[in-house]
Amino acid sequence: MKQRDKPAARPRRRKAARPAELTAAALGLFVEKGYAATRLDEVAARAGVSKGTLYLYFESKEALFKAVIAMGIDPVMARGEALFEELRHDPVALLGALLGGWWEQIGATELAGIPKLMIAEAHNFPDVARFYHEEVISRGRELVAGALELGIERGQIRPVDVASTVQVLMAPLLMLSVWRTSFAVCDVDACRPEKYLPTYFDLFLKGLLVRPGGEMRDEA
Amino acid sequence: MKQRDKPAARPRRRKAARPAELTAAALGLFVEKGYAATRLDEVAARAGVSKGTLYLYFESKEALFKAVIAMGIDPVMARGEALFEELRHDPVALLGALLGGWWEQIGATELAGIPKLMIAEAHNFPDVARFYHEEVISRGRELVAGALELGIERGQIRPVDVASTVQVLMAPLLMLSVWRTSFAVCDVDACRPEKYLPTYFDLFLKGLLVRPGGEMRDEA
DNA sequence: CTATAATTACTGACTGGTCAGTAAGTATAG
DNA sequence: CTATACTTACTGACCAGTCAGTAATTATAG
Repeated sequence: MKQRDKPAARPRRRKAARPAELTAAALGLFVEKGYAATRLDEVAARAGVSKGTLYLYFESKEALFKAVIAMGIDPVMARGEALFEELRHDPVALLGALLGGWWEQIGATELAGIPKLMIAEAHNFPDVARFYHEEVISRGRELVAGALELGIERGQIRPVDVASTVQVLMAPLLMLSVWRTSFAVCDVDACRPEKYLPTYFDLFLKGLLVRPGGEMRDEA
Repeated sequence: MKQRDKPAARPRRRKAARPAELTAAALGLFVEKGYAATRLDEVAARAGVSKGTLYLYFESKEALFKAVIAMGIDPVMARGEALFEELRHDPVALLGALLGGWWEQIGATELAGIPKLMIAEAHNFPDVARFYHEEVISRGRELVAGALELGIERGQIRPVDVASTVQVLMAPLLMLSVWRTSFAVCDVDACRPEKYLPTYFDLFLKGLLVRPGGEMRDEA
């Protein structure tokens, strides 16, 4: 990467690609070490530039943080809304596709760090938290809630309290993605999506009890 | 040298109580702002002392962090293990008591911040993360796994993959406690345990589907 | 019951290293 | 030559950790 002495023609100027390279590097470090503990020198080094360059594209560390959060939003929502229209005729499949799609598009990718980062920094960046809540969390919940409501209407899904069910449903997915970016090192077993995800779908669709029907403490 | 029998009338000097006051103050600030962004001056101020005093009780910021994590461990585990023996005759009730008890003893208290803190800092303090994983996470999982296995043996619980089921089961509780310490400000609705918890128990015991039995996509 | 010496609990100004942000300089392209 | 993309070297604020000093309490001697 470093060829300063050689007079070889080398197009090292990448104005168009830099912002994405820098936000990607920053996301990785913010998620690993936290915002405050991340040095801008490190971010720049990981993106293959010097710190000064970073300031050509972002006017402050906080602006970089905001760009990191913003970068993982649009692709996701568009996909979710498309899925909704495509599968509204089959609410249970739609629910599975929304949740499974969330995992494939976010949970399993680099973007999985964004929820953890946002959770950790919500208190330090209340305006970003509000933005993220409105643009991502609320919109995502609406999609899942829509699927549940369709399923209830058609008698395929039990009549549950939709708002709280959406949150309970999303929690295991969020938790898995958060877990993989934190305890992964000392908890390898727990980060096996191929085991966790089938259990997750099976569990919330069919429940734990052999003969459901009564209340929680209805067993002898 | 030591003459402490006489109870001093004026507790302006509080040697015995200081460590707990300091770790409590530190927990609050670490959870709110993150470890790196928390100033020891602030911690001291919140505990009503000066920074110098803090160093009389903890030899470094890192030592304070470790003390904060350690302070929320013992009371919890003892209670869980007692519950296990007390209710092993009724596995479903035991499961509910373990999960509900976790919420009452941790999720609903100040200690709820510890999981968030540990998740955020696991990468910066790998040794603390390993300790926490062994002493808290693994032991907690064993309790819940034990309840599941008892229930399966007695035919009250479907034969599920126990290891991954434990993780899926714990996720919504963990997520709720994490959420309350981060997005609480801009997401008041979501932090209503009195709505969330019944939904949670109902969902995982009985499932979503009206007529469970087939695979996830068995609906028309 | 004093007077005073010794000890304990705590304070806050200070230091040295760290890091966000800046500005002057270099290399390359057209 | 001029503009652009980038680097290097610097600055000043900030903060973990220190330490000389203070105030409150206790011990001891007269």
